[in-house]
Amino acid sequence: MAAHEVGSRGAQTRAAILRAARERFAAQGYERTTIRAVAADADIDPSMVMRYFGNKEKLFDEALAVDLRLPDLGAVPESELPQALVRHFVERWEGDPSDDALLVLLRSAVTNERAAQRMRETFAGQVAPALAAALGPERAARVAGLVAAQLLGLGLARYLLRLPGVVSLSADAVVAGLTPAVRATLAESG
Amino acid sequence: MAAHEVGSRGAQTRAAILRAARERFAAQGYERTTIRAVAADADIDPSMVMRYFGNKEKLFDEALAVDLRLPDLGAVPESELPQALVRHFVERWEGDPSDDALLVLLRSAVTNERAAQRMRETFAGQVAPALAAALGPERAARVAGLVAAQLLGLGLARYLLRLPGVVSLSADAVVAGLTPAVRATLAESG
DNA sequence: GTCTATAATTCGATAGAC
DNA sequence: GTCTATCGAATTATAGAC
Repeated sequence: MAAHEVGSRGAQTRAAILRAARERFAAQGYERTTIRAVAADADIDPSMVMRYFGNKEKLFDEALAVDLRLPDLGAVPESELPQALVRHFVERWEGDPSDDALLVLLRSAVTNERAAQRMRETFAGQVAPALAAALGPERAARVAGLVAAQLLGLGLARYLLRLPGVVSLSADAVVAGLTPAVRATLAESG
Repeated sequence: MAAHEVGSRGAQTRAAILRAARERFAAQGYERTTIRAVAADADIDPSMVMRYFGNKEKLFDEALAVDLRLPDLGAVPESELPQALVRHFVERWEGDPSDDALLVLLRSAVTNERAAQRMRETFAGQVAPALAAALGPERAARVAGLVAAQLLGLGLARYLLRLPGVVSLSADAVVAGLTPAVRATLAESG
């Protein structure tokens, strides 16, 4: 066995730690998540977490990396843009809410300024450009904030707060209910 | 001086503690807020907090009490309902974001299940009935969740995450931008 | 009512054996 | 690479003097 083989136990251990950390951060936020608990979830010793990630903050930083995987919205007709946006986020969250980096980020960003900064960067770097490809930079700049507020508000109410009136809806009903709202916001931008 | 006079130093101290606690909880959430910091803000000894409130959790419970002060929406024409709703929440938050129990509740509810429960109770007990007075119980039940998601999404993006595209808008622009979205959601309920 | 002192935990981080 | 042991710091909460 070579010393640096791909998929070595070290790399697997590191991935297992990161996976456990994402789940803990997503479920409890930064402060309540302890390195000890992450280590227990990953079935390793707490000192291993320190060895692989240095400290709790650096582990947090890696757990916050989010790729929204937005499609090319420039290829979507504007009439279908609202539904495409809402559906993308709903499907993304519906997949595995407990292990989604976006939910980690959302939950953490509310009480942690570092995570809030990452959230701002994520939207500035991924949502705003995707909207600009569909609407042009001027219109996108005017509506990106309010559209983000609506999409994040959905995630907040359905997956974090679990408001009954939102949880009780099917995924399709959520898409159907929120699409007209996003459409109205986009229409405002002329 | 009578033993139980109104506005005694005890009552004032208690109120000062609760005020300081709301600010700390609103700014930092439950976990990062320490009794020591609350006591320092209120210029009293940490043990006084324990004396008046028993423990940190009970202090938290009192800080979470929220009166949304919603007007009687039954008296508002349906055409003006969306703007009245959005404006009420914006003005409420714009007033003094650092000392608003609703922001305390929102920030805390994301990482604290007890606070999340209080948030669900607050919306079930105040927003849902107000909407029912305007739309009737059936329509209100269908849209209350999505309307709440939009209003909370605004508070989240503007006051907690501070997304640039939302922070840069004036209060009037926020009302103008979000009102059509709420209107579209209400229209869906037929 | 207010304060000092401290008990009892919990956690992040380090040192070092193997 | 993995583990044991422990340090040092911070916090909630209590006991009790004044």
